[in-house]
Amino acid sequence: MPELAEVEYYRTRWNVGLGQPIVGIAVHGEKRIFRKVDVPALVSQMVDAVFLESQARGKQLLFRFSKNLWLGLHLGMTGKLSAETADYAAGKHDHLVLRQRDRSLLFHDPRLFGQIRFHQGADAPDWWRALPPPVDSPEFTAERMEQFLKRHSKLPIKAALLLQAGFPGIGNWMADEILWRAKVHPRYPAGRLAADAQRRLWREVRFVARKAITSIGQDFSDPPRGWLFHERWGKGGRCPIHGNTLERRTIGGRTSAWCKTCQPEASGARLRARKASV
DNA sequence: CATCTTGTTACGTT
DNA sequence: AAACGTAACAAGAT
Repeated sequence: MPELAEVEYYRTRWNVGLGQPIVGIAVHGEKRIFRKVDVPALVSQMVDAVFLESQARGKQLLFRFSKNLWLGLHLGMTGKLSAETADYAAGKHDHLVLRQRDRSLLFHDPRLFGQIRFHQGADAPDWWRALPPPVDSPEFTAERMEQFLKRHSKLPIKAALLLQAGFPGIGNWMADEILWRAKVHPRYPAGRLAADAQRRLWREVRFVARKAITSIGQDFSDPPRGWLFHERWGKGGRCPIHGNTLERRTIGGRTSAWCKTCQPEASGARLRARKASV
């Protein structure tokens, strides 16, 4: 599931354990989600570490512990975090279990596209500090977005929105939502957007991200009625404005859904200069 | 049984 | 060198 709002929601699932030490740990350390981790070091060091803080940035999560320990998590497609009972029996897909006196903090991921990182140091790890500015931050300016799109000018705008270096936290459904609201066709070349289309895109990136965080991110409730979100899952979804069946095609390697009327092929184009009258 | 999936990355090509 | 498209990863749902 996780795009930035779902990631934010899962981040808070572990909050109940803040301020408490880890008393034990269980891992499926041979799985690919541990490929960047020194597993024995993680297992031995984490014991007695106190869980101090959590942060989310786009789809990335960082958990800080005492003893200068940090745990980075990426949820992939199917990762989830939860807090379970202290004696919870870890199942096949529960790859990381942090035991505290009163609960177990769980990382569950059946499809194994997720990733765990382990870092020791006074400061947050380099990969974390190198992350691009969040789309809802003041640093995510229209100019910055324009520069990014220019660097990927031939890429379909849908594919560009999925690049985490430019739009951290945006995933497939959010990208479709943004394009539908901005009235831009998903296949339009990223670097050819007219100024007004680009302005709408920038605004909708921020709007969709913020709204998703206040609905899904808080309590996993659905985004407001009238969003494309509610129509894009099954076949036969309809445009909330026009009621016509949504178009569906693979763009940028993922299924895209859009409204032919809201987002015609030429949407995004610079308005043709009026021909001088004869 | 075949096909689909809300993510990323390695790899080959342009 | 950088940008781009595609296959691959793995497992569950339809």
